[in-house]
Amino acid sequence: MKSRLYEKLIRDCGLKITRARLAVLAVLDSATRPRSTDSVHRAALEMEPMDRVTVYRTLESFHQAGLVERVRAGDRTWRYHLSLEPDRPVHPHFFCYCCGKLECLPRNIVRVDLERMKQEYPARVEHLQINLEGFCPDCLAKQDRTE
Amino acid sequence: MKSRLYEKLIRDCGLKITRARLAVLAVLDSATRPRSTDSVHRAALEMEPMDRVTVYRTLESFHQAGLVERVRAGDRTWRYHLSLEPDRPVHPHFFCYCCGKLECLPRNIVRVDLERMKQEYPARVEHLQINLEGFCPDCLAKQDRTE
DNA sequence: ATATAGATGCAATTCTATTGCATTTGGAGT
DNA sequence: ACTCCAAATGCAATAGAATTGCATCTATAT
Repeated sequence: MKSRLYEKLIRDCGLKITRARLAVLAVLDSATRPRSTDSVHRAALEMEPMDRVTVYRTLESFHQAGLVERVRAGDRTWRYHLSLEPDRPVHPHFFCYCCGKLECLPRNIVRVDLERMKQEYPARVEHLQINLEGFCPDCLAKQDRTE
Repeated sequence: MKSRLYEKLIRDCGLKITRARLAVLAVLDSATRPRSTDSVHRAALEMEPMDRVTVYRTLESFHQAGLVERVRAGDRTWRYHLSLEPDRPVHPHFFCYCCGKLECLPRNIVRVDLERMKQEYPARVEHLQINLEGFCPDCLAKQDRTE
């Protein structure tokens, strides 16, 4: 049971420790990829009854505090995942048109030249959203089989 | 008047030539950055009365046909711009949190290693969405002045 | 000139996300 | 352990973008 760790993470955000937040955090921690609000809600309900809006607000608070990363993928929804692991700060994602899945990609696939950026367009860059989109290996395989 | 060119472009998409489509295309052609559906609609109305839905469908058709690129930026809207110029196929964009503007960035700021991608995650990549987000030079300057 | 597949307008609907407000609760201070 | 209040929650309503259904109109192939 990692609830001690979760409590610490929530406290460090300056937020109160509630059962809803613990549940949401547990869901995010067990996820292998960014999850939509809806998907987090459904999973969290297994542990704790809570409103959809609470999930929205919880994820937003976590995001504000820097605890979770918020990703905009191919569809119209936000997805969230824990940004705990210091070894993968920003990394690209792959969105599958076929199954709607969003996968994390290794960091080294994309290189952003912030030095050149500063010269060409001197903005203050706060976030990177790098998405490759198309058909994931699983869906390609299924397609082959049915054709 | 470029309407001959526009007619050809529309015809090459396999679509019928209508006044609404010509107007939308003219708007896109005059734009220096990706524009939201709403913004395209407002501008196109100066030339030709048309429904909001027609703009949605027109842009969607153009996108399907590969005539325009569809970009998902920091907010919840789609933006479109002509992908005519062959010298800038895919390029990154910058979204300003402050003024909501979306700028095109030079291509060479980001390098995607598709070779490595193929090894690490053998998907079929159809599109790239690369957005840097933060505060644009204009808004930074304004902020300095008022502080 | 005519027929018809495709395009349009309008209303209704879907899908996410956000806001307002009354109620409940975590946890700091005693 | 008790009290209190800012913060968190639930529920209903609302916002905003995009999509769909359907009747009507029109570009264009013949």
